[in-house]
Amino acid sequence: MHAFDVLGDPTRRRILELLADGEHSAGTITDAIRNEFGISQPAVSRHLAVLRGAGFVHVRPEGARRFYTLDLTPLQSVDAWLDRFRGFWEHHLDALATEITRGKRARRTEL
Amino acid sequence: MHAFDVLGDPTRRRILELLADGEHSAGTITDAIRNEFGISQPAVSRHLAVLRGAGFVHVRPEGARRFYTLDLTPLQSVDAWLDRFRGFWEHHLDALATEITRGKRARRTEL
DNA sequence: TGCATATATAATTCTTTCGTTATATAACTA
DNA sequence: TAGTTATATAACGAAAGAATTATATATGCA
Repeated sequence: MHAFDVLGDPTRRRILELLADGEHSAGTITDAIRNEFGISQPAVSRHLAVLRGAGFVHVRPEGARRFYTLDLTPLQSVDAWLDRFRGFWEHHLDALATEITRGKRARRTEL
Repeated sequence: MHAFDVLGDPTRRRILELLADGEHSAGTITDAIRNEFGISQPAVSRHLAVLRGAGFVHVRPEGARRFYTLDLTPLQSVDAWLDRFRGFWEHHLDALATEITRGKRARRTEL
């Protein structure tokens, strides 16, 4: 499943947001998501499975618990895809940022 | 339809890439996409309708033609959502080095 | 006027995705 | 060992997405 497809689901985006402030157990995530979205434990578990399958998270088992952490790689891929458009809205930045932007664009066109 | 859902489809991502180098008619886009993805004219037209509906593009009619251009707003929303994670891979770098890093990543990342 | 071109919409079908309930698996605990 | 907790998987139904063919709506032109 492509990174953008994974991010298409609001539940999964919310899980990633939760993980942005550090490691959480499946149970903690499940409680939070059940609370906000009103879906079942298996539904949350499937979303976690999708995130695992697409490499968005790592799991660390500890006894019966599974602790989830972010893996930033797919998010960085998404960010990299956006690079080609970012130039269009960075025009209004201050002089230094503009120089940097110009440099970045130049490097990109070296390809 | 949420911006991320729109971007979940590779055909639509490709259309946006095509529009990144400027305005194109529906016909030009259709030819390019048909060529790369082997789908029909109505299929491309529906993708354009989705992009329109989600605000990713603007249309300028000229006679029987429709000329499409990018509207960056939804892409900026996506970029803004990523901001909360970007800190994790830019945290240890100063602004300039970060830009350079992003440029390098863009060059070696295939999406 | 009448046909061709450019593009969009309709109807339909197929596939995928997401949810549900029920159940399996593994690890704690009394 | 038996019961409880933590999490995942199975089976299935409903809804959404994307493709197709056929057709509609303009516009352009001989």
